[in-house]
Amino acid sequence: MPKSIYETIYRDLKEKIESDVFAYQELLPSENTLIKTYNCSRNTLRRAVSCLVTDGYVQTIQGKGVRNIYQPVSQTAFTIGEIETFQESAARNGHHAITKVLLFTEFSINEKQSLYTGFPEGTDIYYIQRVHYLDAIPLILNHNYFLKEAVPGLTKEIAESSIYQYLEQTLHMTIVNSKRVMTVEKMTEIDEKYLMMNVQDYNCMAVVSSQTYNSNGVMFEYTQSRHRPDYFRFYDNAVRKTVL
Amino acid sequence: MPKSIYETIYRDLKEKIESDVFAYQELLPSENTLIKTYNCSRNTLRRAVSCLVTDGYVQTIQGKGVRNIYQPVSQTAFTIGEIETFQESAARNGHHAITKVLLFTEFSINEKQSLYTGFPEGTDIYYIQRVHYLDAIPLILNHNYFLKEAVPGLTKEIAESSIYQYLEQTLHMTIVNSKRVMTVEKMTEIDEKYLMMNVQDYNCMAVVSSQTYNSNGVMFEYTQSRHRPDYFRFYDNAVRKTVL
DNA sequence: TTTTAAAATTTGTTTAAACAAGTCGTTGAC
DNA sequence: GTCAACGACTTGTTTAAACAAATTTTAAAA
Repeated sequence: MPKSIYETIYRDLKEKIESDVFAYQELLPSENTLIKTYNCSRNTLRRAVSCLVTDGYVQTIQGKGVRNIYQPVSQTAFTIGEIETFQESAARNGHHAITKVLLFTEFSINEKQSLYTGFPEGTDIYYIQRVHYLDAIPLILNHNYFLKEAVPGLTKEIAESSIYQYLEQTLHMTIVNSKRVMTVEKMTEIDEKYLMMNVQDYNCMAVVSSQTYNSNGVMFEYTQSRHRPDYFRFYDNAVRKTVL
Repeated sequence: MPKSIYETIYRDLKEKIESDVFAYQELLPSENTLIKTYNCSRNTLRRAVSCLVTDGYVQTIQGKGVRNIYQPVSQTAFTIGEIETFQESAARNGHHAITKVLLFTEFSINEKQSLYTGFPEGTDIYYIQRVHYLDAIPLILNHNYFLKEAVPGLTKEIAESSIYQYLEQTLHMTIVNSKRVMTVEKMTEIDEKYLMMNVQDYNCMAVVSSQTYNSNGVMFEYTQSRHRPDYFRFYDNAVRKTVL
């Protein structure tokens, strides 16, 4: 349920763009026209449009208008781009997702772990290893580090379904921000074992390391996601800043 | 030279955050305080802050304030994130960059190429193969497809230095938007030959495919960048949208 | 017809104001 | 002492208005 006007307009325009109401490379109606259409102020409309710019859906050209540059992408298997759960992504792409918990334990962060997780030494953590299956194919091996005090009552059963659903719906925690680093790493024995990559002749994994913050500005999760390379896609849209 | 007020404020705050004027996890001065500091309107200040949010530098918390969540990253070798040229990135990370042109030719896009480049069939193109060296180590193998009519007068000599510098400073073209897809692909013979990856035991490459638009909304470039996996890092900051 | 200049239209920036909503400390009632 | 209510302070949303800058259209002049 969109609570704000600009968000409602943003979604409506986005839907129109995706459903080809505006053709690729075509100019959208002008601000003045859209203001009348949505019966809103100029600022509110411009805010909605600027969200579309961030998404890479349109491009504004001063003096000319707003150009539609959206082109649908072929959704081959698992694609990431925004913050979304494995279940959300699977549902969006029309697939069936299953999660298996390999390990559910807890410990305190040591010096070495502190360096790559970003948690201070001595922090109490839930450590979880999980495999995500998409349509019965093991795709992702996840190493989750959850801040214990921020995620009270986490159990193996919850980890089997969806941790984020538990965080948001039961603990009413809002996830806001996620810093991610994408790298390519050598395949490990654990990767091979659980993702059955031995039959393939890849010897690398696509690795996404992320630090996630909740609405209080607390980093409550560090996760390393190790993806089967042949099913991995990472989308991004960058807007160039004027250099100095 | 920043031309707008919000951009000036944005850069000043960013610099202050990077130089530890505000501590990690600390709240920045409130809007009202910063308005007086910069002698600007609330909207202008909020615009500057929202840029910092997009960068993952701060997080706003309604009713509380703006929290600094910036943590410096270890700049190991070549890292990408924004739209910037190889030269810019190298300079930013304090390295010496060299580019070697392997192939400079032109042709028309055929049906197969149209599918992955996004250029319409029959489009006239400059096709360039280049190797980027960082401190004498070959890191990136680039396949550039430039729209011929948008990049008149492109020569092999320009490709040796910096094509983007030519575009921006000579042709006065402004680069605005870049859609990118990150994947992991099998190493090819060309990769091995020019990046000397045979001595390593990786058999994959980090591949970034990008479509770049200029300020007229014209897609003028498709590029496939094939990165040595051991030197590749891709940074991203995602802000979660409220789910429906 | 071509060129030039002005006007209209478009997006970009900035200010001001009002109200909403969330957080926190204080005050008062119990 | 405990709890609730209030007020102060914080960020979030929306509207309105004015001017700037870039592009297109129109009209006039050559």
